[in-house]
Amino acid sequence: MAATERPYHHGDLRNALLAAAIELAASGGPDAISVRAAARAAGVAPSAVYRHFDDREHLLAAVREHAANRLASAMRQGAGALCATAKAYICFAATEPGLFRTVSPRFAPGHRPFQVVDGVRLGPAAEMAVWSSVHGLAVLVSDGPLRDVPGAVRDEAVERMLAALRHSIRETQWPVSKR
Amino acid sequence: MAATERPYHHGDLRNALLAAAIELAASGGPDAISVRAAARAAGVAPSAVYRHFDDREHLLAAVREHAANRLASAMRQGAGALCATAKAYICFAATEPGLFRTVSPRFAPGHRPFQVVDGVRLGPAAEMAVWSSVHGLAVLVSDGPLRDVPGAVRDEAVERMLAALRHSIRETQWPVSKR
DNA sequence: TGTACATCAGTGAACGCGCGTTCACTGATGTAC
DNA sequence: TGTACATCAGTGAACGCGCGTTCACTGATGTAC
Repeated sequence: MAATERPYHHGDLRNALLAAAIELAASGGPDAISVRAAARAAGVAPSAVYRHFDDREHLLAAVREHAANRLASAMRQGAGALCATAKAYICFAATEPGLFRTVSPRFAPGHRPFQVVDGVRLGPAAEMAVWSSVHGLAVLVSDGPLRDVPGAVRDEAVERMLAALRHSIRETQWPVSKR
Repeated sequence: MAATERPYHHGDLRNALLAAAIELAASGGPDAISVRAAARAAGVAPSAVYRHFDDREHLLAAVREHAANRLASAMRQGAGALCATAKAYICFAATEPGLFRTVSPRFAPGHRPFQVVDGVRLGPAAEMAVWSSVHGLAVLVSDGPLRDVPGAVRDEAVERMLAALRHSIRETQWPVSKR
């Protein structure tokens, strides 16, 4: 059988649909994911999608999971070092804004990327401060008003911001507030 | 004429539509703004909208402007003090997540809420670090995974984060990178 | 090894939805004489 | 003060669009005998 004239059975449609949906999210964010567009991209009838995903929401969830894995694995390269991990986070946001927008408002519950930093388990306020700082920079450079800031300024900002936080955390222990 | 049986001419339809659109954005974010929904809420035919707004995009822009003004005026109460301004920013995001999501990815070009802090004009990297930190916290508590963090922890995080940045900025001047 | 048949993974037509936008229209208002 | 008429701000029907989802169907595959 000639492999070029697509057979009736796709063989790997689930993955093809997922790849198509990831592509859609990458270029247009989560709202760009649609059952019909994914089917179109995979060269298949819209109804075929329902053999592999319950509904649009499940397709979206699969994309979100993929994006979360990509981000997590990039951060893992940083091996727990704050600066490297943070830069990986920001780099992902800058180079994959669509995927970042897909995953970031819906991180899995319990997902805590900066719970342990430089080998130290942070207190809640410190953890929050670190995550916020990094996340804010990621958002502003990927989606937002700092899209066009020169790379040098961005790097300068990351490094100084993290240095300030690290210094402050080491100095004062950032105790949990009992207020 | 009885004021209760709505007359043919609305009288203040532009404002009514804008208010309706603001309401839509407040409860569902920017994507919830639609010409038809705004018209419906104002009790008017969809086509009437076009007497007052060129198209959906202009309606959205008007909402964005309103939200930007609300945010700016809240921040102005802080009178240039970093902590108060930052808290106003975060408070707006937490109490009006829909409006915050409407305005934040599309701040007017040149909008720089943290250019001057505590009476000092910041360098680009310092400005970016401050904005990022505050914005990140705002996003994470309004949209994101830190939605349910207790208020005390949130406040603790803001204050310590800002203290760390302020200290670092004062100590080292945060020069512009020439790298 | 060959054949009947169950199962699987697609098709394609159709449904109802809400949307943005256009268009010819009409009721109300206000202005000029 | 009264009336003709231009202008304004609405109506309502219609257009085409893409969407999610369902349904009866059919072609391909693989398994049991």
